[in-house]
Amino acid sequence: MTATQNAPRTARERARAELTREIKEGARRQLAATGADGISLRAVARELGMASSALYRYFPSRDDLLTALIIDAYDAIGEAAEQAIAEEKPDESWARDRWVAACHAIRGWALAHPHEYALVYGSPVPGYQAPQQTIGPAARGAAVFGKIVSEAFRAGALQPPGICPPPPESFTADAAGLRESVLPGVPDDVIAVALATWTALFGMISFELFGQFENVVTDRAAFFAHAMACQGRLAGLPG
Amino acid sequence: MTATQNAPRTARERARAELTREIKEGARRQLAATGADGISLRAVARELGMASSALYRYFPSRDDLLTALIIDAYDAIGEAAEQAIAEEKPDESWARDRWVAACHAIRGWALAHPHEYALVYGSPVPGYQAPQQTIGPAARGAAVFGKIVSEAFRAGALQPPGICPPPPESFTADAAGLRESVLPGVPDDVIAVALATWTALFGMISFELFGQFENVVTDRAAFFAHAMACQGRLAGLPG
DNA sequence: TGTACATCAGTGAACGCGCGTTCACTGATGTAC
DNA sequence: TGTACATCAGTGAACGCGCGTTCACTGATGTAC
Repeated sequence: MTATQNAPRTARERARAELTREIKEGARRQLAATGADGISLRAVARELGMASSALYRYFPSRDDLLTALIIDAYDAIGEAAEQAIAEEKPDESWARDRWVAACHAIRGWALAHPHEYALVYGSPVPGYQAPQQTIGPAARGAAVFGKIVSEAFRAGALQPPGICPPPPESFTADAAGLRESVLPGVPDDVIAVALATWTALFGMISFELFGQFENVVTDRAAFFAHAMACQGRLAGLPG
Repeated sequence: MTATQNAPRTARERARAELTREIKEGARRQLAATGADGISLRAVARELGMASSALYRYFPSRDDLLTALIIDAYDAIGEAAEQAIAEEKPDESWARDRWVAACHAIRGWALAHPHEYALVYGSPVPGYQAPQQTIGPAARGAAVFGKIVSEAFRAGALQPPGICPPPPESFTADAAGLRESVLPGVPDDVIAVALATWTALFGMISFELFGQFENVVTDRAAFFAHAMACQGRLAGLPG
């Protein structure tokens, strides 16, 4: 058990890690060019100058390669959000600033990687069943948002406008689950609104990315900022 | 120019209209089974018991068939929303009821036709460029929402909670466009929030349909109702 | 340090499949006189 | 009402393409003694 436990040691292991990365990069290029359905092992192999059968030494099937891309995408989104809130310093508009920063970080990543975004937040890939592995990374971004809300709540800084009706009774158990995983100490009604706000964030990004703002919204960054400010207020984030 | 102007008259015309419909139905079944990329002219032809080349008498290419499906889907969503608000009668919670009814109608249609919903509001089909024809039907649902908001505004019934910052200056021209097409007489700030609310509706439906509420929300209908009530209040809809 | 063996990476041919689209054709339906 | 011609629907074979996956193989890398 040394510090380099997970680092590849032998030449073989190093080459394997590098090729695994290159295969995923090739697949991501395919994804960007032709969408998830267009990702072809043969094309990736061609790009890498190797036999298509060689890829089976790295990914047992096309679906496993897709799974790897999905996990990477979730991870990248989560990391972007984490970095965005790490930069902010506590002051009176702390919570709102963090929320806005996280929103812009996620939108920025999505605009830079539209097909990878679509892979995780767009229509499910037909015939592909997301395995359990993808659940953890999927929660990483949500954890950032949960941190913003729960820390604001614990600091007594949350100012919900009180325009929402109470959440349905059937939400109680779900709220308990969310409280345990990403929103520690936060009451049900705040959790319900927070989840709606979180959902609205991706609704906005998807609308923009999937073309629904075509001929409707010109300055999408500014409109996004405005809409997210509204949603943040709805969730009670001060600032 | 008789009343039956658009109705098929000759046997040939009637057969053509019927087969066109059957081809689209077959394609919709394909869509439901394997997603947009899985729609294959050959498979549709097989299902209909005809030669694949025969379909070219009805649709000049696979993309034109896709376009027809997209137009039908937009139309169906718009019609569902229109019917939902037609049933409501004016009273003190008129606007809120209409909004909630329209939301549920659209969600209901989406749940019943998930792949058709994904075709229009999910990730764009790679390599497919939506032609101009799809713009009109796309606005049909938005027109319903616009009607709800603008009629409420003109009746002086809109009660915005005043928690949103003013919309960005760059939104002025977009607001003017929306005012002319779907939100007559409504001021910029109301339009901005209304558009964000409209976007949140589809964000919620997409999250549910695309699996983001898996292991998170159990009673999705109830949560949806709650979230849409919040969003309606944010837009100032009374009730 | 050297040798013998085991493990692994990568090859190239093959299997079986489905796809969109074109084209020359046959036969049915519609129309003008 | 009947005939001659034009229009259209549908056929089936073909073109050229790409795909995921398997398999027996060669040669390189790693390891135990």
